[in-house]
This record gives sequence, C-alpha cells and structure tokens, in this order.
Amino acid sequence: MALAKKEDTQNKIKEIARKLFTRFGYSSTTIREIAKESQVNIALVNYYFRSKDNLFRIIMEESFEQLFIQIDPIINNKNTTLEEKIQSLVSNYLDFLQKFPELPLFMLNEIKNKPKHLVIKISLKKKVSQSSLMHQIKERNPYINPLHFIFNLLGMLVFPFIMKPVISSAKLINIDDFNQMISERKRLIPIWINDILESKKT
Amino acid sequence: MALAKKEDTQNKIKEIARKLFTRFGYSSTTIREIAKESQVNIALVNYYFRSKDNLFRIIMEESFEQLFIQIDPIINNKNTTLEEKIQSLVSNYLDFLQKFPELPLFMLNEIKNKPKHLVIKISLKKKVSQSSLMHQIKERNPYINPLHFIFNLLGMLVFPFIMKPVISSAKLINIDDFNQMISERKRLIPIWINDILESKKT
DNA sequence: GTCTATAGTAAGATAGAC
DNA sequence: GTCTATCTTACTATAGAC
Repeated sequence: MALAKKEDTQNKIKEIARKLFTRFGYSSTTIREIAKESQVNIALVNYYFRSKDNLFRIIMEESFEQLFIQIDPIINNKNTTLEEKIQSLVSNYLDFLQKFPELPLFMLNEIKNKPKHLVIKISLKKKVSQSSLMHQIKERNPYINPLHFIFNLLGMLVFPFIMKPVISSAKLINIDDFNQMISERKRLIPIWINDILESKKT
Repeated sequence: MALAKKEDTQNKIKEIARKLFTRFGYSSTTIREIAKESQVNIALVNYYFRSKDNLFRIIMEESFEQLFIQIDPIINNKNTTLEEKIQSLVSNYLDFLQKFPELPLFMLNEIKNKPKHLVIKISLKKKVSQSSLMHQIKERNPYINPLHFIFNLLGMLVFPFIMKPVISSAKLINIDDFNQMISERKRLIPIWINDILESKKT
C-alpha cells in the first residue's frame, strides 16, 4: 500500500514534470510549478528526484529513447524492402508525432542548449550509418550522400510539427486542416521520397 | 560625439543580447550576462531598453523581419517563373542560414513558448496564401494542397540547421562535411522540389 | 512518505550619485 | 550617459518535525 502510493506519487510528479518541461523548456519550468500541479510540496519533488537537473535528465533520456525506439526496429529490419521501410517509418512516426507533437522541438532545443545531456547518444552515429536502411538507400542511389535523404525524410515528417506553433499563431490554417494535411502526408511522403530517390543522377 | 557614443553603446548591448538570446533562449539569458559581455553595468541595459522583456521583443521583431525580408521579394515577383523563384529561394535562404544557423531553432522555440510575441504576424497568412509563388504552385499541381510543397521546401532548407546541434553532439558528420552538404543542397533541392511537383497526381 | 520552515542564491529593476 | 548600491522577488535545495 505504501509502495503503491509511492509509485503513484513519484510517477505523477514525473509525468507532470514531463508535460511542463516539454511545453516550456528547462529554464522556464520551476520545481514550484511541478510540485503545485502534482499537488505535493516542493520538498517531495527533491526527495524523489534529488534535484531539478536530475529530474530533467531522467525525462530527457526517456524521451530520447521513446523517439528512437520507434524507428530502430524499422530501419534495421533485414527482411523488408526500402519501400516497405519508408512506408512503415512514415506511418509509425506520424502517428507518434500526432500523439506527442511538442516533443521534437523540445528535444532539439534542449539538445542545443545543453549538449552535456547527449553523452549517451554517440552510438547514434553507428546506429544510423550502419543501418539496413542506409545501405538500401546507398544501393538505390549511389550518386548522392544518403544523409541527404535522411534529412529530407525526417524533415518532411517532423517539420510540420516544428512549425505548428507558428502556424497556430499566424492562423495560417486551423487545427482540423492541419491534421487533415498530416493524414495526406502519410500517403504522399513515401511517393515523394521515392521520386527524389529516382531523381536524375546529376 | 556623445550621440555617437550613445548609438555605439546601445547597439553593442543589443547585438550582444541578440547573440545570447539566440544561443541560450530567453529564460536562460540574464541581463547580468548581457551587461557583463557588453562591458557595461546592468543599470545601463535597463536605461536603454527599460526591461529584459522589451529588449527581447525588439530583437524578436528584428529577427522576424530579417527572416522574411529574404523571401518576400522573391515569392511575390510577378516576372519570374516558378523554377526561377525556387532556385532563388534555395540559394538566398541557404546563404542566409549559413550566416545565422541558430536563428530558425531559436525563433521557432520562442514562438512556441511565448505566442504573445506574434501579434504582428497575422499578416503572414495573407502574405503567404496570396503570394505569386502560391499561385504558381497551385497552377503546376492543382491536385495537392500547395502548403504541402511549402512545408517540403522550407523543411528541406531549414531542417539540417535545426538538426545541427544533434549532428554535432552525436558526431554524425563533421562541420566541413555539413557545409559541403549544404552546398550540394543548393543544387539538389530545386531538382527534388521539381520532382515532387511533377509527381503522379494521385 | 510527506510536510513546514528556512537557508542561500540569483534574478530584474530602480533610486540616486557622478 | 554611466555607475554603485540596494530593494524585492523568486528560485533551488535541505534540515528537521510528523
């Protein structure tokens, strides 16, 4: 009972913290606000997580893993064609981003501001460059650095969500039309990526 | 003479502030640090700019204008073809981004965190949707919402710079290879955009 | 496990001297 | 125009009671 309560409270604090960090960033989020929204005292947050910095680090690591756990099994599946991988990536990632639309901008910005949090991710290079996806891209179009296609694919997926705050503020389109466009992109991005992979080899 | 000194100091403070705000964001930048780097006292910063918030607002407005002053004359030029517009956009914007690589991530993040700063930009909708570029895209491919192409074009241009901190931290590629890739993209993006504009109309 | 109370620090802002 | 000194506030963190 005490244990269950403990797990509950600790987890509640973490999830509130995740929400606030993701929305407002590290510096604009205070332990006070986290405690208040979690309906506990400031001291308790530090009791469970020792410091604001440590709490943030835990959340960053979890978010990072969440971001990459989506794509890792897809890009390293040896039994799928390039087309199947792209289709699967687009579909899974857009679903994921619709659930957590603020995650990419938050992560990218915090990584920029505090590179120390990135110690774990040096493995990223090996993960990406040795992936099955990378090899298949290289095979399909040997004339162009495959990173270009990674940039293009990731950009097509992520960029609308990074622009979302601007779109909302400027009332460029409303939220329904935005979601409508994301649905269309599930169908269109694989076609576009295929087009540019097949593009004239100059 | 006193006037020249005034202009000098005021401007120096603003440029230091711009650098710090752009690198570390609003909340992580302190007036103390701005003053220190500008080699003046805290009081002087407030003397010239009244408050941190006001200084930030001025810099945001200038940065925003700088971002759009690049593209406005290009997308609204009635005497150029779609291909010429795209070529010109890609070339100018990548040059601009190589000079100010941190600007997009900074702007996008601050807009997300403080939407109040976006009052001026409701005109953005009219600017974009009524632009000559938008009409030409619609003409070229009437089957797909032209915003898709705007997303794709902007994403292809901006996304590598938004990813730059991750790339550096993860040592995915080094800075020379990055710049090399940006140069290649000046040539490649217009080709790719043309490909997806011509894509099968499903 | 959870709270109150408080120490210690750092921030934004301004009054007043030069 | 520029600085020193200071007020006020808000933050992180922890000691100690329950």
